[in-house]
Amino acid sequence: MAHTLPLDFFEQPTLVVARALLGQTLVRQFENASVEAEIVEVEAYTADDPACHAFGGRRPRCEVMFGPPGFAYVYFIYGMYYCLNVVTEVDGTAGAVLIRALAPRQEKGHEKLYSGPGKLCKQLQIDLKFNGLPLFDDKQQLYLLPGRTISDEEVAVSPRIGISKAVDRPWRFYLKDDKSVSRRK
DNA sequence: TCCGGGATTTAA
DNA sequence: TAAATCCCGGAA
Repeated sequence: MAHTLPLDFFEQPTLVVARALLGQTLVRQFENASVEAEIVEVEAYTADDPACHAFGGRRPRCEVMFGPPGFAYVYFIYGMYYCLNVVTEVDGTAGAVLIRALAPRQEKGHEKLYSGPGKLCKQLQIDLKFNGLPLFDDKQQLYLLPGRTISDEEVAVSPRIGISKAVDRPWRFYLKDDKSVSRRK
């Protein structure tokens, strides 16, 4: 796990990690191939956030969010999609960043397949098997590597997508004009 | 045990 | 605007 993102990176306030995840590289190792993609759209969810699964305390589904940072929180939604999150904050405090879109480094022209939290999990075959697994270990089939630095000028901020509570919090961060970013609104 | 909603996506 | 589709959590 030498060159993955360090543990310190994840053990910060969720909003800090969310912004810092833009430009980083997500790697998915398959049996005979691997996919590397740049994170281009994220959303922050915190313990005191009514829109967060962990808002109401520990429950089986969101238990991973309360654990140590740097692990994957994967949940199943709408009967057919999975969503990938990166756990943040110190052990014992809930928090996570939803990965909403990726820019594939290899497959040019296939950006649409990574545009949206449900679609990117489908494309990368990410399901509940990954829930609770570390993202700072390059021996795993899913992990994070340092990518490129993103300047504030490249970043756009907006309210989060698809939620019904705390709808006004500007906790969505994405790269302006990136092909993979899920539009809407 | 039952029921409604959900951090989505697609098509009409 | 609505359907697909099912786990989770709160209510009963």
